[in-house]
Amino acid sequence: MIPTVATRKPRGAYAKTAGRRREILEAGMDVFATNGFRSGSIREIAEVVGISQAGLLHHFANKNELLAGVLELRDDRATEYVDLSAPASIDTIRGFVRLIDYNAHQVPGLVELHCVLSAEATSPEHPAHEYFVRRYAWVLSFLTAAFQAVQDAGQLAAGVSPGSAARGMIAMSDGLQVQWLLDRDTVDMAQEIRNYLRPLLAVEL
Amino acid sequence: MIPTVATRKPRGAYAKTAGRRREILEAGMDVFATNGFRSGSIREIAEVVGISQAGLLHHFANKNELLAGVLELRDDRATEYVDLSAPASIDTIRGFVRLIDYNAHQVPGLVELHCVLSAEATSPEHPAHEYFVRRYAWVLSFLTAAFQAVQDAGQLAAGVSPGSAARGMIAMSDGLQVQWLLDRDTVDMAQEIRNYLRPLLAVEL
DNA sequence: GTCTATAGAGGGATAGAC
DNA sequence: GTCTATCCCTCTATAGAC
Repeated sequence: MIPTVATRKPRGAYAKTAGRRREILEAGMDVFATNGFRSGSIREIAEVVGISQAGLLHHFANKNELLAGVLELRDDRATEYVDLSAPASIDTIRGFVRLIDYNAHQVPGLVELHCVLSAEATSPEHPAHEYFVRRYAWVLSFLTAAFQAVQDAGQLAAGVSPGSAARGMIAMSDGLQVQWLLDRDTVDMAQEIRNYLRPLLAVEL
Repeated sequence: MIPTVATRKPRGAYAKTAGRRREILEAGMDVFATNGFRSGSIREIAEVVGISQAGLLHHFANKNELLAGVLELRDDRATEYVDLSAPASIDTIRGFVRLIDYNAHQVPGLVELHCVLSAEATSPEHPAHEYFVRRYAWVLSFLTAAFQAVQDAGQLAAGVSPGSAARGMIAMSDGLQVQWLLDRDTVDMAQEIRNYLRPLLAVEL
């Protein structure tokens, strides 16, 4: 979701390599989602892909670089689904709710990955710490702008601050992920988010 | 917070051992809070306590048992602060908010521990998985009863379901922990929780 | 109760053959 | 691009001395 300065290699000349890289990143997402970054091993990722551990390290210099690749891929995925260039409005918030629903039903591994990595990356020494600090700041400002627009349109409930509504919506999303991962049949993340938003908005979602 | 069936050893006869166990559990809380259970090592915990790793394993048969002890200690801590026998009411919710504030300012390590462990324990194979499933179910029913009492007293906003309010409050608490751990100076967890509750309640907190 | 020593598994990274 | 082999590290757990 954060615009990153990706140093992409030319696609045409290294088609096979690009495909392998992609396979490795997909496997990395799965393994890190289940075991976290620190406990997830590149050996296991290599096994999923079907190559040796040394073979994997031909594509990524080390484990940290692989993590960076996984986070970048994750951002690409989210960006495909959300229109970042559209003006901030109630539709931004609607899009966010749709994204949550989409993630839960179509790419649950992404939810797992975010939940586990964001938690372990709260430690300042974690290689993804800075990434998550920047990412949360960015999403917060993105959503705050949306709630600000809603307020400007006279559709935000009295006494609600756009910044607090944005922070609350992010917290609600993250927190619901834990409960959903613990009990996927009972928890409906998108519905709970709508329940959160209803008292804050003067319009229906 | 969950009432557990603790098998305590008699205190008088093994005073020194009980003290050591306690030291180990405190150190374990810190190390698991920073590195998680899977990456946190009993070696490091032993180092913090100032004994050898084999010395530590005299007090806990293995790493899983140490984790169980840490979780039990954590529950004891929380239970000291919340009155579980009081009838469910708006005061239950007030107590919960106070607990959040207390944790953030007095025992930040506990917040870290919960955040990291609950995330990695979403994996069904994690040794604390069942613990967290039970714990969340318990807290949910506890808080739902409180919101139900609030509704019975005519103090819950129209259209709000007690169960959804309870689940939302838990999610909000968990999610705010991530943001707070990433940026402790900017985020005020208790205040944001109050912001969440304000539109749901007909009374002031 | 605590130690040293060690077994045995698994981790990341590198060297060098093909 | 991928492999095998290897180095060196860290980890949990156990055995046995004190």
